[in-house]
Amino acid sequence: MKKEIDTQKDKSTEEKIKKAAEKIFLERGFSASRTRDIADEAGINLALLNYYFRSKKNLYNIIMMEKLDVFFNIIIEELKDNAVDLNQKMSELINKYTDLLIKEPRLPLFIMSEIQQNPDFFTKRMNIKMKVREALGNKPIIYSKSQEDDLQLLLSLLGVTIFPFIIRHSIQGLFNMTTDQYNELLYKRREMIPKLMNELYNQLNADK
Amino acid sequence: MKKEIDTQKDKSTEEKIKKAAEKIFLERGFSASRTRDIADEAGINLALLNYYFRSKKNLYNIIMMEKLDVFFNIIIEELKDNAVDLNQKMSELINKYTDLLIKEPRLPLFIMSEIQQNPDFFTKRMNIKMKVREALGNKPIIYSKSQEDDLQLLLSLLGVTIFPFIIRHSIQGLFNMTTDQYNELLYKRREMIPKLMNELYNQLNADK
DNA sequence: GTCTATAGCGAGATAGAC
DNA sequence: GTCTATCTCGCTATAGAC
Repeated sequence: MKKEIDTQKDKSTEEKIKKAAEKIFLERGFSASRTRDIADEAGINLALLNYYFRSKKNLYNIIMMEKLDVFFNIIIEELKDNAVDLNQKMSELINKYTDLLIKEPRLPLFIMSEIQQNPDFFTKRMNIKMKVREALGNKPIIYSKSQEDDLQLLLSLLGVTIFPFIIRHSIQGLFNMTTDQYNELLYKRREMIPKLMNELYNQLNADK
Repeated sequence: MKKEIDTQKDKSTEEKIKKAAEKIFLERGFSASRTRDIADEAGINLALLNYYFRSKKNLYNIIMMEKLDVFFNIIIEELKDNAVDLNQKMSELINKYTDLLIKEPRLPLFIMSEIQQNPDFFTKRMNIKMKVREALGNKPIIYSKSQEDDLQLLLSLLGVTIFPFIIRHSIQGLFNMTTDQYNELLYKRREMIPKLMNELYNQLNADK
C-alpha cells in the first residue's frame, strides 16, 4: 500500500493532487477542506488521494512544510550575509515578499494560523530554526540590546510589507477599492518602505 | 423553542456559553471547533447550546460580529475627529491595539481569516462600513491622491502595530524567546512607532 | 431550563474489481 | 494506477423525560 518512489510516470497524478491540495488548503485551512473537493479539483478520484498520500493530514503536512520553507527562506536570506548593505537587503526583502504575495495572497494567513494553532511546530519538526541559527553565524541567539534593535527593525519591516496583504480584503471592502487599485498601492510601497525603515534604523541608533 | 428574552435569571448560562464559544472559536476557528468542546468549556450540556443559540453557525456569527466591532471600532475612532493632532491619534491607536491584543492575542488572525474566506462580509451584513463612511464625514470615498497617502499611512501604522502580534509565535520559536521577553518588546514599540510614522508622513508630503 | 439518548448525515478511509 | 461502492466514525442537531 506504500507509494513506490522510483516509477517514472506516476509523477503527473501526484503533482496534480498536490497542486489541488495547495489551492484548497490555502483557501480554507485544514479543517474546512474536504478531501473530496481536493480530488475534484485535481480531476481524479478520491481513492487516489489516499493511494498517493495515505491521509489528509499527511498531505497537509507536506504542503505546509513546503510553504513554510518558501515563506521563511526569504527572511533567512535576509539574515545572513552581514556584509551586504542594510538598505539593499531591505529592498530585496520587500521585493521578494511583494512578488511572492501578489502571486500567493493567502500564504501569510495560512502559515500564521497554522503556527498559532500549533506553536510547537518549529521546536518539533522544523529545519527552519536550524537555518536561522546558521544564517546568524551559529552564534547562540541571546536577547541582547543590539539584537533587540535588529529584531524591532525586522518586525517593523515585515509588518509594513506583509500586513497590507493580510488586511487587504478588509480595506478593499471598507474603502470600496478594486483589486487593481489596491495592487497599485502595494507596488508603490516598494519604494516607500526602505526610506521609512532607514529612518527607523537611525532613530534606534540615535536613542543610545 | 425560541429563546425568551426578558426572563432575568437565564443570562448566566447564556453568558457562560458565549464566553466558552469565544475561547474555542478564537483558538481554532469555526471548522475545527466542536460544539461539544464549547459545551464542556461552559460546564453545561451540549443540548443547552442549541437551546440557547439554535446552531453552531449562529453562535459563531454572534461572536464574530462582536469581535469585528471591537477590532474595527479602534480604526473608526482614529478616522473621525479630524481636529485632533495626528501624532496624538496615532499614539492612541497604537496604545489601544497594544492593550487589546495583549489581552486577546488571537483576535487579528481570527478576524482576518474570516474575512479572507468570506470577503463579502462587509458588503452583506456589516454596519462597520457605514461607520467608516460616517467617520469620514459622509464624503464619498474616492481614491484620490491625498486619501491614498492617508491610506498608506494607515496601512503602515496598522502593520507595525498589529503584525508583531500575528507573527509572535514564529518569532518566539525562531529566536527562542519567552512570552515575557516578547511582550517587553511589544511594549517598547508603543514609544517607537509614533516617531517612525511621523517621519513617514513627512516623507510622503515631501514627495509632492 | 437542563439533562440523556439518539437520529441523521457528512467526511475520511478502505475493499476490491478492473 | 484508477475506479465504484461502502464501511465507519465523529459531529451537529433534536426528541423527549424530568
